[in-house]
Amino acid sequence: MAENSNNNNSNNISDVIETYLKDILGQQELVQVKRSDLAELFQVVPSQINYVINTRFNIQNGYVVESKRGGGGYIQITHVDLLNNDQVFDDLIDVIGDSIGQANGQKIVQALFDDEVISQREANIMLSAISKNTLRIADKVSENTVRARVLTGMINRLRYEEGLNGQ
Amino acid sequence: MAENSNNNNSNNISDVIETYLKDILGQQELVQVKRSDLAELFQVVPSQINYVINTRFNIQNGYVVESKRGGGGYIQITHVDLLNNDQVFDDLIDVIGDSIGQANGQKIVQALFDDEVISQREANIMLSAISKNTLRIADKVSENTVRARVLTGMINRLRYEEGLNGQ
DNA sequence: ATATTAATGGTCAGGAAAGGTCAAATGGCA
DNA sequence: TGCCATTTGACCTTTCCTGACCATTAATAT
Repeated sequence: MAENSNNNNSNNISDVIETYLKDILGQQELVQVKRSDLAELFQVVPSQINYVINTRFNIQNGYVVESKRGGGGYIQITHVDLLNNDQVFDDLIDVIGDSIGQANGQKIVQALFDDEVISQREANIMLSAISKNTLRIADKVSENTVRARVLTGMINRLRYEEGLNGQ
Repeated sequence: MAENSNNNNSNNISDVIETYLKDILGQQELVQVKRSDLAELFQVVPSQINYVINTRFNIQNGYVVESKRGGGGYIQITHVDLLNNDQVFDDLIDVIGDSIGQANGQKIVQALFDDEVISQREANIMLSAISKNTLRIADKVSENTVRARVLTGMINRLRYEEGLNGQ
């Protein structure tokens, strides 16, 4: 019942594949794989590779994915450094848009922390601000709307660091 | 109210489950369980596990709970150490209550900054989170209610330091 | 050159496997 | 008795995995 299986929790293949790719990305800026090879390596159907990529390597997580079909096709994952990269900063805010759920909001904060754009304390403050629990509002639509504004506001605030001001 | 760490007058299953989990947490930082397993172990319906967690493992008691659904899902409880169990936090949260306007919210953040409890960056993040502009909600009553929860949530988060976590 | 075929990767919907929510029923105690 | 904590179960949401079918690019035949 109570297994304390250290850092790498979870028994599903998707997490294993995610870890495999991130291990590589921990040593190289970029990883390029053949979808069918990866699928065979982990004994899953090819489309599961897409699932892993879509759920764990999107821009919210700080990754950019490119690919090519046909003979000699590949999937390439690049880790983008959010620190000192205002463009990706804008992209994040773009992703947030007018509405965002808690899960996706957390991914963004996590990515900011991973790239050392924000400290752990700052990350925790931001996470608590957008958490489902604190933000719980009558209808879900407006909850996600408020969350988007709060998150966008905080991220924007990171860009300008002069004096205290409450806007 | 009464922080009874181990009131073992337990005629109810919830107390037994609580004790079981806290025993484990007395030896490990973290416990990860499968809800259905735990439910079967104690012969209760799965949702009772949620009841136990909601009533006994909340952040006020120093526990952080995270979970994942779907295949390989789990519930994970982490015990976090109190850093600043200062009366000041309780007092501030008391002042905030169920509702607070922007001006008063700013004063509280300002006070935390003045007392060097939080950095300028942290202060700015918090200010933007509770600002009237980002938080603008239809009726003012619920705006102040949400502001109170957001501010309270962030302040509570300052008490702990371990790991990133949403919730 | 152009058309055809082979080799890749992409999409999407559905089913299964968790955990979450909520309100009604039950039980204990001041 | 009346309130509050506990227990239960029906129903909901999220996450994972699979397979059928689609789209694009490279290689090859005409």
